[in-house]
Amino acid sequence: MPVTIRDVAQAAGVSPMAVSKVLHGRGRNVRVSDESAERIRSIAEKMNYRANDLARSLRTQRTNTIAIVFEEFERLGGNTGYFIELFDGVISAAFERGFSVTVCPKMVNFSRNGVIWDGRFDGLIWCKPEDSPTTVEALANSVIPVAVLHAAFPEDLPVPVMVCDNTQGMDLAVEHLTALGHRRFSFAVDPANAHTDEARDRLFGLKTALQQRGIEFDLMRIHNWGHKGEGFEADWESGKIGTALVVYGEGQAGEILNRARQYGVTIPDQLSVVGFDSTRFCETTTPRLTAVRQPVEDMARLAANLLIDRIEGKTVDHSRHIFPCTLDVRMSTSSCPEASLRP
Amino acid sequence: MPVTIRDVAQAAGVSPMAVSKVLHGRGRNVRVSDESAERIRSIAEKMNYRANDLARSLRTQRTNTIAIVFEEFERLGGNTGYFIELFDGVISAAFERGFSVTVCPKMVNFSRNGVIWDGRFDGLIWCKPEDSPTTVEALANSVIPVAVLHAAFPEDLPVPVMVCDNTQGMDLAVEHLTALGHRRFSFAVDPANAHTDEARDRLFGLKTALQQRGIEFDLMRIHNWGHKGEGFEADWESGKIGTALVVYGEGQAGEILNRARQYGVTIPDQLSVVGFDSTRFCETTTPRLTAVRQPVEDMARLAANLLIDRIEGKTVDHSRHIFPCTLDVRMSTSSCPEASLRP
DNA sequence: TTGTACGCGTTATCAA
DNA sequence: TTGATAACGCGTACAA
Repeated sequence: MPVTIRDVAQAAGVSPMAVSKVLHGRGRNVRVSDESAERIRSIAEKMNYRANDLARSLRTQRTNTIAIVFEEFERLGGNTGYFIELFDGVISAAFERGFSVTVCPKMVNFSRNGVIWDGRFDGLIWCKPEDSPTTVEALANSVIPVAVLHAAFPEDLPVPVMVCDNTQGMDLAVEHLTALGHRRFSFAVDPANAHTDEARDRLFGLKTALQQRGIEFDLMRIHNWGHKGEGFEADWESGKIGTALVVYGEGQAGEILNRARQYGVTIPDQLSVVGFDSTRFCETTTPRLTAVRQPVEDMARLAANLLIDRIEGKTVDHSRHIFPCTLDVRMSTSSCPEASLRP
Repeated sequence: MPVTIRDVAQAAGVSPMAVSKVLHGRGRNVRVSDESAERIRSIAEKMNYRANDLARSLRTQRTNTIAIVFEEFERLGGNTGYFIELFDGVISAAFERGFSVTVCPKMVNFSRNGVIWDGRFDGLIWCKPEDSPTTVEALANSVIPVAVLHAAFPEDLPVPVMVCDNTQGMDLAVEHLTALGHRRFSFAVDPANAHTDEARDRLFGLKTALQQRGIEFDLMRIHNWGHKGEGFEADWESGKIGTALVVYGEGQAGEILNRARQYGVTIPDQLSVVGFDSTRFCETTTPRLTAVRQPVEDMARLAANLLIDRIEGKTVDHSRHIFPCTLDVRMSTSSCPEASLRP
């Protein structure tokens, strides 16, 4: 049914290569006369010829398509804006450079010896890979270029890695809160993230930032609550929670805001809350959530650009790109209620 | 570099077809003994063989990938949540059925005689096509199945079409506003959308809803403002704007909220505003925007499912699916300031 | 300019 | 039953 290059060639009385040359500019040393070229073009148009990209890609080994692998996504809108920013960054870079972007469900796995490869993608962006020997080996043996977003683990990976500066981001949060008079800090994380390197980094950043300001951090104030904040009430009742609460992620932070309100705790009057990952989601919480912002879109754009550089053989980058965070101050933080009592 | 099916065949001392049969179950009347099968499997594993999907797709004419075409998108996050919901709907349906989803930049055009087709997609979802003879012809002549989202124009298209019920949606808005005491209604639309069928439908819906309630609609109150609300001040000053303003889209509505505030007009006390397309964006405006919601995600999911049904040869659907709207009441609407004055 | 082979998995046909 | 061989899908590299 579809018209092939051979159909056009036959109709024009020339070879397939002549058509390929005229229509697609292929064939280094193929010459076609102007008259033939015109005839070919006209006939191709008349026959409504479209090149089959599959056949071309099979031959050239280039698809001009990159994949995004993100194990956590089923829904983009879900409850945070993280993936949106990520996707915006990737497609803006990819489109500019003539690449399409595929989101596919099966790429979440990788073969025992490397990243899965099936010919459909020139490269892939792997978001938040888990820290395991398998991951490291998969990256090392990948047959296609890979760029990684948010691999907090420290191994030297043979790929470009974009991460944000969790320590510096936490310092911003602490600076903001101490300026508001807070001295007793809590840190909350949910089970799914409690043992990630990112959580470790953020907790470490919190401790360091406090230490640098001469403030002690009480280990009792690490709260392993559920993703929906389960456990908040008990800790609040027992007085374990400080006046400032830093939460690992924006999703959990939002849930904690709700839970606190339902329990009669007024935010920010009684408790200041800072989340991590400031996206549009933080605009939708009550009160709106003060949060540390990672430049996710920039990170994603760089990831895509480095990946495509590699695909096009321009540069090979295996470095770790560290992005500074910023702080979006919203309505969930205010002066420490105890500050006025302090001498 | 990549290992092919022939490499495995040679290493196992069998034919490529034997490998294809064992590894992929192809070849109707090919039989392979258990011992050979085991050897093939083991060798393939050892050689880290991966099938090339391009070659397979070229042969089978199936890619298990669908495309999304959306002329307006460069940024998903942009200023509204529309595309997010759309994408969530599509990927949830597609993934469930083993399809990948590609967002590509070049599909915004179509050939003179049909939807562009390059072999990479089994079908495509076309969002908000413009109403033109070319569009209709392209759909009629498409070589791959197409499903359309939001083709407000009334032609009988040879594809499944998902639309929302603009008339009923507008009725919800009017019901809400009249219950609040409003009697003088304005309608705003920006130049980019002023001449679309959707704008026509919504304006018609507004007029009808008012008429049914015995309220007159003054044609002077159709406001062709800029996308950023340019023109609002002049019309406000001249008293042309009613007490209730219905806006074609959420983006323009958000801009109008800002502009009104800057001009000293208090929303909703002095003016109630209702937008169309209620997404998370409406949660981020000041005040939060009351808006008519289209079930975009449901529409997208159905579009994907109907498309895949068609691809798989299950059913052929050419009907127009009309989805009812709902109204999300937020903070941009309140009692009519004139209502108390009325006898 | 043209012919031939190639990229790689699969279909269809044929042989033991 | 067990399998091999040839041809195909379609655009392109390279030699002639």
